[in-house]
Amino acid sequence: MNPSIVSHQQLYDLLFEAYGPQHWWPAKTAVAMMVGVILVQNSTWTQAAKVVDVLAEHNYLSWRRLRDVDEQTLWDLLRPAGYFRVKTKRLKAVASFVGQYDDDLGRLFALEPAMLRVKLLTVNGVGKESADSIICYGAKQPVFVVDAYTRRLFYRLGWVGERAGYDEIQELVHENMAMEQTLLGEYHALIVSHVKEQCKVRPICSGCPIIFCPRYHNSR
DNA sequence: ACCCAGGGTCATA
DNA sequence: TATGACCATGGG
Repeated sequence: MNPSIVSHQQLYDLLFEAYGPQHWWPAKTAVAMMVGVILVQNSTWTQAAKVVDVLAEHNYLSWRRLRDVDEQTLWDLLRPAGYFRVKTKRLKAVASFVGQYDDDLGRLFALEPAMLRVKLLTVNGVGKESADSIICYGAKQPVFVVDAYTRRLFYRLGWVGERAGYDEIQELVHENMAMEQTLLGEYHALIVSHVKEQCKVRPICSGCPIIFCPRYHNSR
């Protein structure tokens, strides 16, 4: 519990002053971004990024090529990111979905955000976090992405309960910040950077209690 | 030899 | 609606 940080905007300002812009999503193209969303699931970004690079080298950052390649070939390329059989199927499901829009992400991203979310959630392997990541960082629409790091930090701040649901946390942010894509996207990126790495190295301000943000689901 | 990582699905109650 | 098993590799 940190009595000195009261609002989302205040937390955002502290994080931004401490770390600066995070330049998310760390992918060169929209296709690489969406492939990365699947690969990073319950894995690390370093492993996911390696696999994205390997896929790029083999020209598999192409929806048509992802649809056409046989699964066992993808297995070997995805192996380092973990869950390689599952993620192979998910990549193919996403490629098949985008195929409904003639592989034109411009068309897909032109959908209204609420409609885009509903459609993305029908794709095997795309849950709320993945859908919102695609909407925010791919389609550049204002949506706040909730993940495990967000939960941890908000819980440590006393802003949400231990068992708070995804939508509850998302609404908390949406109702208390300006609905701007750059702001919401940067906020999430800053939270990830802070909880994952930076909070272990240094506090975000002098005397600021948010130094460590340990996991909690096995504690207490 | 553990524990964990930028989740999601499916079967069950 | 909510819980639990399952998916798999690499790094600490």
